[in-house]
Order: sequence, then structure tokens, then C-alpha cells
Amino acid sequence: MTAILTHRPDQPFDLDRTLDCGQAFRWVKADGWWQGVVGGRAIRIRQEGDRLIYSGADEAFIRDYFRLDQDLPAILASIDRDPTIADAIRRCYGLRVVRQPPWECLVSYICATNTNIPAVKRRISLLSERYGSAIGGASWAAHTFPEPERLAALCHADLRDCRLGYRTDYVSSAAVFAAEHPGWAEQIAALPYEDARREMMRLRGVGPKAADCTLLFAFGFFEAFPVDVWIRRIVAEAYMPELRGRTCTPAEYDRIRLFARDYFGEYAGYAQEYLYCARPGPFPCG
DNA sequence: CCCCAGGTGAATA
DNA sequence: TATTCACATGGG
Repeated sequence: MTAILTHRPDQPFDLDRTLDCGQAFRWVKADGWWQGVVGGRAIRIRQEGDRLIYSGADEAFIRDYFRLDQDLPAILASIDRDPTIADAIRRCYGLRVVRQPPWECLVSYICATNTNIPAVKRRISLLSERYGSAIGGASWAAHTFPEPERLAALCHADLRDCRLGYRTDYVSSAAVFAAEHPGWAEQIAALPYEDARREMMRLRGVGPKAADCTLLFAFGFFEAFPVDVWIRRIVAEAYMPELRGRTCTPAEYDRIRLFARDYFGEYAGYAQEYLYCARPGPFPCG
């Protein structure tokens, strides 16, 4: 069953930029439709102006996942502090930070260390196809993302065969942890940002970057400002010219994220995502 | 052969 | 506390 959602013209939303910017890894565009799996739902969706045509989920779920009730113009106005971020806002206007399922998001960003986006997509796709559950009724071969228990039960070789490389043990131990602590996500969500961050970083393979990405993209801690090689490059050029070299030490990571939190405000995470999407890289925001 | 990619952990001084 | 290095994988 296909449904139509008309969102308010004063609440901009750009589906392509939102799903193509590298925050979520399971969406594929085919024949003008975005296809993806979120929380066990096989969703198809496309945009025509201010209308969203979709199937596989109800309106409440679509609104929640894409955060359509978040006041995006107010958020963008709050971070719009200089020509650099203004240009990123102009180029990526309508991008929204989605609300990802915590477990899948955590594994995704463990899989995203020292690699590139296509490789992350491949890993998450392989994990789902091989160890997720098939979803009936979809127009394509849709699979859920495997539960922690399923991944925790796999042998090292089977997990590594999903092209996880040296991240295999990290994903495995995170799966054991999540299976043994079913309430982990609710506990993280209930903490203040800095405490939640410390807790996340207790997991093997989860450093500042993976923690901040999960906190921003799954838990909605919008003050999180993940610093990857691209963001470091952009920040060094536009805001902190004193940064030298190309490696991001822990102390330097903290300097950058605390600067950004102070400079852009409580929605620094949105500034991060717009700067990232507008980067002069392989997937620039049109 | 090289370097790079949404980094992190361990060893070392 | 700050450097340095290895790590699997795939693309250019």
C-alpha cells in the first residue's frame, strides 16, 4: 500500500541529500525510488516537491525517522554563523539528520573506521543478507539487520567474511555486550551527552569518532560533532588554521569538537553534517 | 608500487 | 601525556 505525506512548505526536506550524504548505509536508489530497511520495515520512498510517496511504514514512522517535525529552519539559523557554513547550508538545504536504530548504527560506525563509505555499505549489506531475516511482501530482497544475538553466535571466520577485516573482533564483542545488556540503548539515551560518550567509548573499536556518530545519528545528541579526516580538513581550513599535519590526536579531536560545540551551539551536529555533505569530496552535495 | 578512506588500540618514551 | 605503528580492505 502506497501512501502520500505532504510536509509543510516552511519545513524543508530533501530526500536525496538526506539519504545520499553518508549518514545511513542501507538505502539504495533504484528506478527513482529509495529502498531501505529501517527497524525491520522494508521501505520504498520518493519525493515530488513537498510530497513524499512511500510504502512499508506508516506516517508516524516516516515522520519520526526523518525527523520531519524538527524545526529545520530554526536549527539552520542557529548554526549559520559565517560564510563557510552558510555556503554548506545553501548547498545541502533540506538535509535532515535521521533517527537510526542504535544497534545497526553502532555496528555501522565500528565498520567505518579507516575505510570509505562504499566499503561500509558493502559490509552492512553483507551482514544483513547473510544473517538478517528476510522481510516478506517487499518488492526487493529485503533483510533486517541481524540482532546482536545472531552476530554474537557467529564464528570469527563467518563474521570476517563480511569484509570486516580487523574490525571483526570489535563487532563480535559489541554483539556479545548488546546481547548481554538488552537495555544498553535505553541506558545510553537516558544519560547526558558526555556521560553517554564515555560509556560508548568503553566498547572495543569505539573511539571518539564512532561514539559521536552513534550519539548523533541514532540517539539524537545534536551537540555531538564527529571529527573524521574530511571534517578535520574543513575545520582546519576555515576555523583553526593553526592545525598542522594530517593525523588527529585525541587532544586535537577534543579541541575541534569543543570548539564546534561552543561556536555552532547545541546543534553543532547539524553543522558537522552540512559541512561534511558539502565537502569537496567524492560525494559532494549538489 | 604508491596513497587514501566518516579511526582505534597497543606499545613506547 | 604525546608519538608511533599495525591493522584488513578496496579503489584510484
